[in-house]
Amino acid sequence: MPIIQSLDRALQIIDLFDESTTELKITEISTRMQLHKSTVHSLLKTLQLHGYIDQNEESGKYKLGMKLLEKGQLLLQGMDIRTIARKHLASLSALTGQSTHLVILDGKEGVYIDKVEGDKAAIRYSRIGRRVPLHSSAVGKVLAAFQGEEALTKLLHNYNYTVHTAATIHDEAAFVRELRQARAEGAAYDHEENEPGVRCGAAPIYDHTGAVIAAMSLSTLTSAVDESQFAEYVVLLKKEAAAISQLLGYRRAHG
Amino acid sequence: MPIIQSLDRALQIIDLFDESTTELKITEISTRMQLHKSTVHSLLKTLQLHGYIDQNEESGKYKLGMKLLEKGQLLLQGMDIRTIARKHLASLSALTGQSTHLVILDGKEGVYIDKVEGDKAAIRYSRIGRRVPLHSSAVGKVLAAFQGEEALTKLLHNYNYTVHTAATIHDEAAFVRELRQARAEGAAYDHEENEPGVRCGAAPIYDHTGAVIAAMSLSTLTSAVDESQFAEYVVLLKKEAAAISQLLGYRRAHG
DNA sequence: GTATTTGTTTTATATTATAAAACACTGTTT
DNA sequence: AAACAGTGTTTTATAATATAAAACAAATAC
Repeated sequence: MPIIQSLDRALQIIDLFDESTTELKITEISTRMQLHKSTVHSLLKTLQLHGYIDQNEESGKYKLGMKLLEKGQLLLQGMDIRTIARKHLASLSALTGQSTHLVILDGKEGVYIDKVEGDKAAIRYSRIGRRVPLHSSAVGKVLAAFQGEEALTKLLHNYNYTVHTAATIHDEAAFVRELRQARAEGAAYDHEENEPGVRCGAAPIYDHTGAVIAAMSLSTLTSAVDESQFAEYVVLLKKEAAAISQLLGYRRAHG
Repeated sequence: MPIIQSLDRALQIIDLFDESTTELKITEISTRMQLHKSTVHSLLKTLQLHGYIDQNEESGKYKLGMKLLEKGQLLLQGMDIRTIARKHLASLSALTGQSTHLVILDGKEGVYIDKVEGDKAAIRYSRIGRRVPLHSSAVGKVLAAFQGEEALTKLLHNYNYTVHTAATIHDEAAFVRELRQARAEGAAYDHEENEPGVRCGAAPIYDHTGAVIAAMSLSTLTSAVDESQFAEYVVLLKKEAAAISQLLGYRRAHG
């Protein structure tokens, strides 16, 4: 596959701007790219022509242009959570070797809408489309925990606490306590509450309005992953979930 | 200024993808660009390498990549409304020849935070930083109209309806009626209510949470712009305001 | 079963990107 | 005040590189 050098370099230059505020001098770009500044200049001017780069009129410094924002928003419109989340599920699975899942709320249950299997994962059955109880799964707890009060009240009304394992939470008081914990921590867990030998962690995914629209989870065999490693995995999980939320337009500040 | 042909072409290719055309065949790209498909192929592969283009594994069709979304969201974080709105104010002024303004709410008044003068505009005094009453300006009406009920009640409590011209609305009943109208239409007007001879239109700007955070306006001399032309200007105004909202992450659907 | 799609790879040519050097300008240091 | 060290920009020769023709593989259509 033939790579176009000039285009490749131009896109590398864009990557140098790692924050929205970063402004770069042409000389700094040329040294960091190991290119002569006249070369960089031509590339920048072409990028600028299309709006991918802007120039600060006074200082002459260069920064990212609005075209990226426009195209990004355009892209966001026609996409669903699954498309956006996919690569993050994949990278979390690659990092941990465990299976990851994407789950949304439907009625009083969760529904698996995507999954990526890890190569170390022993459990291999397709979960996509399958339903999962809220009270006995990490994803379910997350989805329930971040509903509004009214919606949660409705959910809990006549809720059926089916027991799956010895550890399954089977009363409202304990479930509500679990949800409070999930909200506080920004994550929920399932310690062999749904299936014997299986431990999961889940984190919320927020959309641009600040609502939790999905949960992302990581499943492990309790026997295969020890406490400290599981804790590390959860850190990664939360990081990936946050990345997805950010892509969906979520920003922490909400009034 | 030397333009890099390959880069320029690559960016043109990205522009081929818009709301209606999300996926394109390589042959279609080559015909529309009037380039040989091998050339297009090289460009696409380089773009793909950086994540600006994705390929549908099955169909082989190409589409925009997630990198645009990432960069776009990155850009959005560190920016304020003014930066984002600037070019839209400018283009509206260019199209109409009239002056445009960007106004935010501060207490019980509006504050001009940006403006672009039109070349046909006769009124030439800087309004940036200046304050404007809510009841006698188009922007003020918009800002008031799209507040929540509580906030609006607070605003109206002990509000001082200063009279500026013969047309100035000076009682709460009439003002509330005006606000209802503004909400219904998605725009508000000022028919010489603030200054004799000056007529303005204003439209709301929404942020990603669905809240109205600013108003954009267009000012005309009643004597210079007739009814039908003014109506056309308002259409453009609403379009530009909507574009800014979209850049801020606003999408119509809100529950 | 042939023909026409699709996307991809290869290869020769000359167009085009490249980088050196000169330029214009600003601000700083002597 | 004058030389200097910074900017970003323009010009120019060279040769490296993008280009497009043609051949390829593989799927779909007729």
